[in-house]
Amino acid sequence: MHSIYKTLRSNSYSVPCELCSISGLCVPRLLNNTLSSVLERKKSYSKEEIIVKAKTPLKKFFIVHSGALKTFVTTPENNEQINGFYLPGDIVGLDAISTKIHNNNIQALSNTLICELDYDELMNMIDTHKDVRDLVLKLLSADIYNYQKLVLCYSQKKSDERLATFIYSLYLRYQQRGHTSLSIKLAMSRAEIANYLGLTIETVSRNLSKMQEQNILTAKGKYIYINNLEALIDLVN
Amino acid sequence: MHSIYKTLRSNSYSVPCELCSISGLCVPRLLNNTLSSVLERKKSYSKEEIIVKAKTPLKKFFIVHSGALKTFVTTPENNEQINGFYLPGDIVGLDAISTKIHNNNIQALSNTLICELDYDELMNMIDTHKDVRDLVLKLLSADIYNYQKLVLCYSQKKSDERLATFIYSLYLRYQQRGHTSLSIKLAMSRAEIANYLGLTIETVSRNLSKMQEQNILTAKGKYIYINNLEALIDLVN
DNA sequence: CGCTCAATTGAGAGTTTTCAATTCTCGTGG
DNA sequence: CCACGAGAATTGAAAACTCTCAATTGAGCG
Repeated sequence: MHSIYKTLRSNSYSVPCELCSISGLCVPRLLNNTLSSVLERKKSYSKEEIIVKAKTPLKKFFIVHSGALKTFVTTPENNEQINGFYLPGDIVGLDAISTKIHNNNIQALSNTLICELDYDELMNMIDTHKDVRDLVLKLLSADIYNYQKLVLCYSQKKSDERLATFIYSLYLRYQQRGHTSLSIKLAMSRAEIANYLGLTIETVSRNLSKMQEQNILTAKGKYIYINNLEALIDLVN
Repeated sequence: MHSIYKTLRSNSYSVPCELCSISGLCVPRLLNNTLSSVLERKKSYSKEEIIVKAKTPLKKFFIVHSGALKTFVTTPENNEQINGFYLPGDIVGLDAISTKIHNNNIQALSNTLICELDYDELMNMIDTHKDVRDLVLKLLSADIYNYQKLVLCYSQKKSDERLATFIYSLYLRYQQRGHTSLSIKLAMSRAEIANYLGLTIETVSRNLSKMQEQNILTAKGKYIYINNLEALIDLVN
C-alpha cells in the first residue's frame, strides 16, 4: 500500500508541448511568428477556481498544461451535470462555437496551468493555415466521437462496467501522455465520478470495493493501482 | 382516434430548402455558381437501406431532404447502439471528420431523399467562404451540444422522463421544420427508441401506456398525439 | 488532536430488466 | 375484400440492479 503512494505522488501529469492536443498549432514550422499573439501561455488557476462561467461569451479556448479541469452544466433544479474531465493537452470550450456562448462552466480540479487560445485569432488562422483548419475540425469531430462513446457506455453498460470503462479510459489517456504506469491519481472525487457516470456515490464506492475484492485494482483515496489490466478490460468489454 | 390518422398521414415531413441545416450553403447569394458541383441533390434510398457502412472512408456528408435516417454503431458483442435520428434538414456524418472514416452506419428509416455534399469540396469552400467555415464549425459544435444534452438525459432522468424528453424534442424538431401540429409520426420503432434511450422495449411501451392513462398523449402505433403539452414539458423538467 | 468533509458499508425501497404470454398491426396471398 | 401469418407492441410477474436513507469509518487540515 505504501509503495502506491510513492509511485503516484511522483507523477505530475503535465504534458510536454509535443503531446499537447494543439501541438499542431505550437510547432515552430507552422506558427513561429504568430504564436505569441494567439497563445497565451500557462496561466495559473488554483483548485476549485472557476475558469469560465456558463452563459458567458466565448472569447478563448483553454488548453490544459498541467493539472485537470472539469466542465459542467447546472440544471434548472440546480443539479450539477459533469460533461467532461480534461487532462494536460486537452482543449476545452469547442462546444461553445455554435452559440458563441459557453454552455458549460469550466472549473479547475486541482492547481492547474492553462494556455489560452484566442477565439478570433484562431478563426483567422483557420482561413490562412490549412493545418489549423484540419486540426480544429478534427478536434471538434473527436469530441463528438467521445460523446458517442459515452452515450454507448450509459446506454448499454451496468454500473461496474461503466466504472471500469472510466478507469480504463483514464489509464489510456495518461498512457497517451507518456505515463506508462498502472498507477492513476484521480483528480476528481467519488462524487464527481458518480455524477459523470450517472450513478450515485455509493454505487461507485461499492463497485470500487468489489473490484478490489476481485483483485482487479487497489483503490486508496485518490490513488488507484491497476492489479489486473486484462480483467479490467474484460469488464469494459 | 380516427382523426389522428387523418391528420398525421397528411404530414410528409420534408423540409423546404430554406429550413435545411445547410441552407447557408444553398442560398444563391453564396453558392450560386458552385452549387452543382458540391451538392448532389435528392438521391433516393428505400426503407432499411444502408447509406453508409461503418469503417468506410469519409467521402460525402448527407443531408436529409425527406424521410429520416438513423446512425448506429455495432459493439463487439454485436449489439446495436443508435447514436442519432436525423430529420429533413439535418446533416449526417460530421463525426467522421476526425478519423476520415465513418464511425457510424447510416441507415434509412423510411423511403428517404438525400442530398450529398462532397467532403473535399466542402473543405475547399471552408477556405474560400467564411460563411461556410462558420457554418461547418457551428454544425459540429451544435452536435457536441446535442450529445451533452443526451448525456444529461441519460445521467439524471428516469425512464418516463427520458421518453418524455425524446417525444418533446421530436415535437420541437418538427416544429422548427414548420410542422406546428401536436401530431407526430414516428419514423422509428419502439425497439429503436428504446435502444437510443438506453431502455428496453418493454419499459418504453409501459411508459407510453402510463402517459396515455395520464392523458398526456395518445399513442397508436407510429402515431403520437400530444394531448397535454404542459404535462409533457413538466415531465421533461 | 480534533474537526469537517469524503468515502465506505448496510438494509430496505424503488426502478428497470428479464422472461413469458398475449394482443395488435400490417403486408401478402387467397 | 378478407383471412392469415409474422413481426411489433403490450402486459404481467418475478428477478436484478441501483438508489435512498442511515450509520460508521477514514482522510486531510488547521
